[in-house]
Amino acid sequence: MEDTTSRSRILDATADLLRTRGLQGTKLSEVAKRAGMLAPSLYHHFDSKDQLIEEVLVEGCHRNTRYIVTQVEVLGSSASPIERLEAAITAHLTFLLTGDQYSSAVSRVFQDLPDDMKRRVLAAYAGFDNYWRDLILAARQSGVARSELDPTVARKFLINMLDSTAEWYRPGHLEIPEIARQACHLFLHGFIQPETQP
Amino acid sequence: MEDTTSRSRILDATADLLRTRGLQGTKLSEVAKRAGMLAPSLYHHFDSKDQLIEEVLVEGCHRNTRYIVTQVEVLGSSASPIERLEAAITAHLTFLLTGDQYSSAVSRVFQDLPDDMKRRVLAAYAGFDNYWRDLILAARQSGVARSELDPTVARKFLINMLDSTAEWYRPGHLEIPEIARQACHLFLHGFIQPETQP
DNA sequence: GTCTATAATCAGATAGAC
DNA sequence: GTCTATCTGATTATAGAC
Repeated sequence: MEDTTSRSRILDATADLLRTRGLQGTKLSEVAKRAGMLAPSLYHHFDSKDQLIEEVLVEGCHRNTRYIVTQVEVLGSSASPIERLEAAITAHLTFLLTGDQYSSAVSRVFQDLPDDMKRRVLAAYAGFDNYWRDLILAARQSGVARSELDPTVARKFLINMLDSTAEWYRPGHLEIPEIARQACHLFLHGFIQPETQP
Repeated sequence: MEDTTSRSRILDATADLLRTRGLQGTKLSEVAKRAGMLAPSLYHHFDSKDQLIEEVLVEGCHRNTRYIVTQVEVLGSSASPIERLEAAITAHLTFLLTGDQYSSAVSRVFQDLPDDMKRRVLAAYAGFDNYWRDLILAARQSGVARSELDPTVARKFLINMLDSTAEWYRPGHLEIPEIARQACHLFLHGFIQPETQP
């Protein structure tokens, strides 16, 4: 039943270390240890630490986008823009906090990346960012949003608010569905015009 | 007119480097260069890199708290809890984005600190956190807040939302008073009960 | 109080055996 | 594909002259 390759074990270990210890806290010796080998063996699978990390982060962007899109699109064409935003908020929080080490690695280390790598990871991140942009613009164009709010600023506020939960969420305290409910509550009431609230 | 001591120049340089390059990106050689000396001279003023950084971060917590408290308390006793929250949001954003390198260093590097140092900086941060807690509880107890919102979660969402601006704000684009207006708008409408809105 | 010189440490990376 | 042994470079920190 063990079909994990060395390569995938290395990637998994790197994602988890990036998520919990940050960029500089991720040592190749520890990555190797968790993958069941010694540090020089990593170089059979990857050219450098940077290349390994970049692969983890690009994969994290893709997984995160894929999960959110799936959870929103499963609502079908009858869902309102607000219902779609709600689903996206819940999906992002759930995936970030329990689903996947790769996606949480991205929000943890992104701003510490060297410039050229940051640029390439940002290209993978764009799919995620643009999907949120479209969700918010759709809500706005349906007329339910407060007109004074800049949709770009609202998106940045929302995503960073959600990402920050990774810093303070601890299992056993406030549970994820409740955090998601609070986030929807705070953001959507701030975003939606009072007259159009249900 | 130059009354800057070596010590204060070292602290200033460290704060700016922490803010812009993060914890590991802050090299003592660069700190020294900006302070007009070479790296070994730093050890005449500080015992270690960690001790230097800790002093910057503790100072950052204090400055930030002091600025916000001042800007809120200047409103006087006639101000409503919501007006006080509004002033705090604007003050925090302004200080973070233009006022002070020390306070922005804190939000940039806090989560990368070694555990024991994190604990000590957190003690200095508590004054800041508790002041926000009190502002939010006062608003809640005055009856204007939505009762479904957990005040602790709301505080974490708000502070992280505001802190995140340091990652994407660039002078010359959207200006700080406008960002502050958007933040007040989004958070306060999400936080306040519709019936009590002005 | 700052310098030159140097130590000590550590992590990423390479060479080459098996 | 993984190992042992080693190299390289960077960075914190120390010793001691001035």
